[in-house]
Amino acid sequence: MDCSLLVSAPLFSGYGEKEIEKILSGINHRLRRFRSGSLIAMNGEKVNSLRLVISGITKGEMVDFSGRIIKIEEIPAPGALAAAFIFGKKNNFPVNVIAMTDVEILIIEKEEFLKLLIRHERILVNFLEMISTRSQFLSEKIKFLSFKTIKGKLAQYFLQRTGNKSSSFVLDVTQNDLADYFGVARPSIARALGEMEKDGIITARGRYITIKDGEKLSMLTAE
Amino acid sequence: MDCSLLVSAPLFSGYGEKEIEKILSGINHRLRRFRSGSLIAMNGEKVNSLRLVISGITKGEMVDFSGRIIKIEEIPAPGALAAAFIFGKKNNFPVNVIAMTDVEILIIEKEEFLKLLIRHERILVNFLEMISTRSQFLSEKIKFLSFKTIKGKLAQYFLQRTGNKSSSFVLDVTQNDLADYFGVARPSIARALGEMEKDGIITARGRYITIKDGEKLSMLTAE
DNA sequence: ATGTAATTGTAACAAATGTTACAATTTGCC
DNA sequence: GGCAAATTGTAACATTTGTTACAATTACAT
Repeated sequence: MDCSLLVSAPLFSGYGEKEIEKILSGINHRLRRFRSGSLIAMNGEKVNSLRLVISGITKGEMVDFSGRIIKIEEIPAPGALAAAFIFGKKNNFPVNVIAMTDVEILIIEKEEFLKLLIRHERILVNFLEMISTRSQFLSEKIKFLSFKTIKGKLAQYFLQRTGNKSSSFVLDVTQNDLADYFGVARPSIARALGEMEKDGIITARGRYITIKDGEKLSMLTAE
Repeated sequence: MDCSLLVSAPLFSGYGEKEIEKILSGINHRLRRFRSGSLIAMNGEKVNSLRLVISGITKGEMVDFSGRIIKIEEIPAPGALAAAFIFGKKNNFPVNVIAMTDVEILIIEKEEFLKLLIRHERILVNFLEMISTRSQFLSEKIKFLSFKTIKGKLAQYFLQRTGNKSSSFVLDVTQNDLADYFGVARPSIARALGEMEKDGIITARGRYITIKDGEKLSMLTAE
């Protein structure tokens, strides 16, 4: 098996190609190939193995109760599928996983994977970091979703960059990206920015943002 | 040290009191006591150890940019403080942790904790389950926050119980609980229920809910 | 530089939700 | 049973956000 693609996988971070080859030779694993468009895992299916995307791009799709398909997430190589579901209390895929391109998946059964974790401290730490960091990402996202007003979300977003002092910066994302991330409509972002400018809190020239009144901006994060 | 309180800790699930005692004797650890009201950990402080709440109740508080204090979460014994921050990419406490009662905290440094994980497979699996399950909980929460309408959240909530078929059930939470969980105002919950009843989708007599039209209910989860 | 696509600004109107207040009902307790 | 507290139902009105549409501006490729 070709391990050159695995050196960039977070799980094997810190190992060289030869080492990975040796490590894998010590445990059971298998490689499966999926044609573009085919089903890699089905919603509800038991998760009792680690599945690493070696090459290609996968996506998770939810089928809601009315039969509509909603794309949840894209997981390109080198990523792991449903890593939190191997050891979590719920052990079923929460989504359908579909190959968006031709895809190679490395599969290691849970028991074998445990051996790997115990034998190789570095892999253990890598895996702990992967699922912990995911958790942190989700927490962060919830923080933004919890701000009830759009101005509140924007204020939080700006203040995270600058740390409460007046300053200028350039947004590195489009209003559309922000709208998606916050779960709101794009024109609402533009309107909120406009009102914040009218209130003397910021100036916004395209993506160039200047904080004029850090105090007032902070107030918006209240509630 | 008294290990009787640890047998109910998720991390030591499956071990008896004597075993836990023996396990702990093999690694460095320490116990700290905090008076009610005192600061256990400060926002920004490095997280380089596992901290288990042995007895008492702690809370996490965020100080927002305008200086207001927001209570984030209560962690009673037997729970872990900031478990996702030991191995995650960010290694700083995201909140101030305060003792709400007199509290005992068991502290195990990261390196020692790693030894524990490697030596005792059961503890490893327990810890993986803890942080994975937390991740699942956060995902679930995001799902609800992502439904833009309150009726959508309610529909999702109901359908999760019943699985799309007409049926009756009794809510085990108050409207207030639901409102908090969804991040909306309480009267809005009541109004949404009223409108869903008016539309012939459900009947709601207090907490007794009957799904009259599973199709229409499913439709509400769209968008 | 020039044309096309992407992004941003703006407006009018609709829809959803928040806020506040209070009445009706239920629950738990004695 | 009867009381107090908690919960639920409801209404009027304010506020926020969504929706749709289009103009203005910017970014990008050729």
